[in-house]
Amino acid sequence: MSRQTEPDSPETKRTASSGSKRKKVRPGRIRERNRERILMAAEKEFSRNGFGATTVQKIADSAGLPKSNVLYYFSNKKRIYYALMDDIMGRWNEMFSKIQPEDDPATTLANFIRAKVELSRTHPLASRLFALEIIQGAPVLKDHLSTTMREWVQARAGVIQQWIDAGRMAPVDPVQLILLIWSSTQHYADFQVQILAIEDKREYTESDFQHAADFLTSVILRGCGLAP
Amino acid sequence: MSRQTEPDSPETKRTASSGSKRKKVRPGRIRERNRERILMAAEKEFSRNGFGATTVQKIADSAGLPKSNVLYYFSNKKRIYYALMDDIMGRWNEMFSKIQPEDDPATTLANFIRAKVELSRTHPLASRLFALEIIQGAPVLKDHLSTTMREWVQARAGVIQQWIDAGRMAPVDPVQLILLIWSSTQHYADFQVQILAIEDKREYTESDFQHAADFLTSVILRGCGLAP
DNA sequence: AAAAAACTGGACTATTTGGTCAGGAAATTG
DNA sequence: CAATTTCCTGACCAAATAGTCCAGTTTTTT
Repeated sequence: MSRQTEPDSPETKRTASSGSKRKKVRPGRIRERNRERILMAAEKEFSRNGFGATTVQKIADSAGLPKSNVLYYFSNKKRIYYALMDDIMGRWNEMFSKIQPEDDPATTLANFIRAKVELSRTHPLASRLFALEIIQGAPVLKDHLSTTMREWVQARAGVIQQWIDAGRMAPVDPVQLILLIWSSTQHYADFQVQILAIEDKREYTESDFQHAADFLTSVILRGCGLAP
Repeated sequence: MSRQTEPDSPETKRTASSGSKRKKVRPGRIRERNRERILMAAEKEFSRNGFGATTVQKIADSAGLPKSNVLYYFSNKKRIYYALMDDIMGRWNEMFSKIQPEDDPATTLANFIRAKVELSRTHPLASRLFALEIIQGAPVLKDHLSTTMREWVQARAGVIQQWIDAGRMAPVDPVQLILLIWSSTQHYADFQVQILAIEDKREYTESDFQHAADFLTSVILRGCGLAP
């Protein structure tokens, strides 16, 4: 019966910050700290092994807490996963500012590319976890994709289209352009091992990201007719 | 003890085509057909759930064979996984032809992009399975990445560098360029759900791939100074 | 047609796993 | 301080899983 291998939809999750039912909950620094520990540990384990292959015990070990304690904070494995997805989507949502038709195309796109590369650098685990979720059919995020994220992309695509109509950049499919930036930047986090192996390195350096961002900016901007 | 969640290295795998020890093995159509069935089923299951969360039983069901039969062909779950990886890498290896300094940069890159998009279209499961493996740290393929694939990329990068030196295209980092093409094309298979959700579609059509390939070719070629 | 080899499938097992629970420790409150 | 609420945990369990075993069946070879 409880044979699900992928989490199903998040019904009654509670992000703790919005502790609804409880009476007087003053967060309590220990509580908050443990919750954070668990989530960090879970991000690590889930992103390394995927949801199905990650055991609660491993998360607990990695967080330095007994398993029962983990299950005290999050009533079951899925809830941990949902909480993580929530965090990730929230972070991304607030990361990229709105764009306006008046903005300069080149600057705006360049900023976007840099911000996204930066995100791959600072949050590689989250990036990989997101990728795993999507590749496996987005059992949890499917809804989010077709609402929030869809609107996010369409809004930006609209502005890009206006730039094109005004002759301020080459006529390229705006949605495709966003996807291109998305994929090429995400790649640095997700396929890290492959890139390191190909470049014969042990780990990324600061300048690798700089270099990557420069490369992407230059090629994509030129590709959009935004540079000589 | 047998607590591995990720497969470890393939020691004594046998690709069946090179049945080494057996005496007189005339493949036998049933044997070959079943093996193929199992691998197809496994590709489906592994790419949907990852290695750890996929059960041998599910593979068996999906292949329409009893579990014991699956384990007769492949002595354990890891062997199935290795065999799949082997197939995938083999297919990719032979897919892309060598390139020569005399070749035309624009045509060659365009062909490469098209071939890679086509691969995403015809073998989405394999693409996702590969992605899962890499994202999770390439426990099985790590070695392959730093040998075969590394050489593959470096060889191509060398030719691209020659094109640049000869002033036949803009001076962009050749390795980064290959990575860009790799990631942006692979993306169509791996993040299918995300793309479909954003574009509000149920499934890809033939022309979506055509469109994607056109877009990528135009932007990347222009980005390399290979188009007006 | 007999012998050998290849294959099939049900029954079984040792281990692992997610999750429960009852009771104890700490903190908070009156 | 005592009462009450909140927080924590070891022991436990039912379900699931990878892999074994072997008796029987089918196919191939002699």
